[in-house]
Amino acid sequence: MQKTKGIRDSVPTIRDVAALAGVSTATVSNVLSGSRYVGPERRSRVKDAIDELGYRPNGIAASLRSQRTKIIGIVVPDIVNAFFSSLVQHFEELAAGSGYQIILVSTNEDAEQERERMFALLSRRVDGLIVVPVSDAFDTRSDVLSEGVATVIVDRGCQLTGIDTIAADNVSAAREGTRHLISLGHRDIAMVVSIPTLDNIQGRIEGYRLALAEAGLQDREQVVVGGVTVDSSRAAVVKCLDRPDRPTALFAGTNIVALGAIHAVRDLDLDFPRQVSLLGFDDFEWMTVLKPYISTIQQPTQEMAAHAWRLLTDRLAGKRRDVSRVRLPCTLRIRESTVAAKEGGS
Amino acid sequence: MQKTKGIRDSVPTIRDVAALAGVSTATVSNVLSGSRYVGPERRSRVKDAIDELGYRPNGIAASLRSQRTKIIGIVVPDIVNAFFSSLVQHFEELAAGSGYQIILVSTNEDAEQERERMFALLSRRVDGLIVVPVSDAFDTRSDVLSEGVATVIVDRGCQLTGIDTIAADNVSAAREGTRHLISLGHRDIAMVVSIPTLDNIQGRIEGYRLALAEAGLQDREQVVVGGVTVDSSRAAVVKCLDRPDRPTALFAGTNIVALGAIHAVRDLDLDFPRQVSLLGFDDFEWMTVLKPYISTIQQPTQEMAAHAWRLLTDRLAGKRRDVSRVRLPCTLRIRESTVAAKEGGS
DNA sequence: AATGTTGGTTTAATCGATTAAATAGTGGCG
DNA sequence: CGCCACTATTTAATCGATTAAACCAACATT
Repeated sequence: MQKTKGIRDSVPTIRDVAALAGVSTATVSNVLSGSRYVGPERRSRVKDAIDELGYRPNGIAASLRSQRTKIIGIVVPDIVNAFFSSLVQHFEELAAGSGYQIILVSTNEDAEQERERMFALLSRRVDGLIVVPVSDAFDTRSDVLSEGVATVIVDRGCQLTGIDTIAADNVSAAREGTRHLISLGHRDIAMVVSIPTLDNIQGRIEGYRLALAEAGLQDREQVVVGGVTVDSSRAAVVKCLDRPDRPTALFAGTNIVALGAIHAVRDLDLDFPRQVSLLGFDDFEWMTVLKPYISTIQQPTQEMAAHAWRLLTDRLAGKRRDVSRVRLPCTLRIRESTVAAKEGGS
Repeated sequence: MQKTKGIRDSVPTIRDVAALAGVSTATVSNVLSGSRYVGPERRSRVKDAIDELGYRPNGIAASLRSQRTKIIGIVVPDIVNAFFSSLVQHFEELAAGSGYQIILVSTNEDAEQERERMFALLSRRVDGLIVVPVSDAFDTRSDVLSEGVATVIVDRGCQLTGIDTIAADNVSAAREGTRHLISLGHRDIAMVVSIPTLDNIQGRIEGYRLALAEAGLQDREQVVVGGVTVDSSRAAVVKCLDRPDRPTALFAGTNIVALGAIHAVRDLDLDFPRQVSLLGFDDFEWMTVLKPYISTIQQPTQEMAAHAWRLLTDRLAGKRRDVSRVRLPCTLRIRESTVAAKEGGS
């Protein structure tokens, strides 16, 4: 069992394998893909030749001919954000499990970058796209539609028509979260959000409003815009809290905003959570080392990813023609950062 | 300026463009790539045709012919770990900036998965690889070498010969960190690590040992193995701390282990940091909301990524033939979790 | 005027697989 | 025995670009 190692003249091709095994390239291809029956004799000759040469099929050539790349493009606004990296992780796993690979692109919440990199993905002829769009405009929508690339939109942009979308049920989740704060006796609850125009954030604001209205608190509504960075959120929350009539509870619409809010509470040296309760969004490993433990709304990232993947692969397999729109329920995790409002607070 | 929209019979090819513009496909290709001069007359006819058809070059075909895919494979053990996702983010940015795309694969610290997915990348004929290997064995080393794929190893596995490597100067960093703890009066310092056989971890242990030896404390050495998860680290640290002669300081070798250590200190209800100081590794946004603020050793992720990228692109451009081995210095960030040891502690 | 040079453009080969269509081989059946 | 049906295998077209080589026209050189 001696192997031919060391420097090779060139990477072996299917012709080399065919020649060595004394068969046609078609037979080699069939052995590899299993798409047609090949007799045991030739099959084993081909396998030996493959081992001997260390042949590895050229996926590029295969893609060109078969018109399938087995690559899915994943587009997220920010890889470092644990919510997105967790999604990406699940997608990577699902992809590997079914012979796909993923090209990852990050848009940095910038529509122009989204456009450019999306075009690059289309040029690469990815079989499908999973996108967390920067905005509801989603510039390249018509392109992916006219080019017939299977696409699923995740987490945001659910007003888009003609494309499968999947997201958390933000309205119900925020409503439940706000109800929780109200049930603790809070009357002045500020909702802190990143970008209020995003579809998912709008849903969260709506849920918050619904819960306030139910309790007859609609005139106590306060929506604070924090922006996409921890620092900008921190500043916005400081400004909101640094008043005598400050809210007794904060509802952070994203994990970044929650970080900013924690900073802000510390900056003002408030007794946390006794003076200000905090309810966050998203749930991650590092959150469990924060004291007090942060109450939060947990999004079902794994289910979202799994569902999105199924939508995508079903469409690739031609199993569906209609457009799906899915909402998944979130879970309220009550921990230590949401406590009863102090008596006579307002 | 009316555009032809709606359902297309099929995606237009370079021949369609050539036919519409009344030129050859070679001319279209030259206009697109700029590799040969094309007269202004034809150039504009081609551009018009491209716009009219909404032509987007087929990257697969281009790759097959030119033998360059403009894709770099990135292999990391765990995308969700902020250290790696931060590296990935930088690579993605660098790639986009020079017309490359990245295929991301996650190995989950499993050598078998690393093998499989790496082969898949080679099949896809990526131009280059950036790898954080699971172990020093790095199974596929001979494959990438014999196949001539430009490869850079990052963060780990620097004993490998024949491949460019870039990592933090773990020995110096850990030495400096340990010195810091010693200078605070600590005599019983435990080093908590994930997997002691990993190259980078070995370096950190070595630095720790060197500093102990310098101070004549070599017989106080305690290396605790925490494993790759927060929970396993937590258990290991609890076991280490739950004794009367417990160490007065912990040096966590990775961010995961640091999380476990914080949990452990809480579990035992110790006065943190007064009874146990903690020095971490890696530095992230969420760390700044932990109280006490965690002292840590910051790795230069951005520089590592930039350097790795340069090594890779230089090799792709054929600018280097020799093998580089780079070590970058880390920064000790002293915050609140490392304080003076209590008098008469030992 | 014959020849050489240069520059713009086209022709056609090529990359390495897949796959439809053609072919050879084998056995069954009237 | 001859014809058909069926199976295993091969032949050759094809995917859509790049690019070396051929080509042609215009102009310079001797």
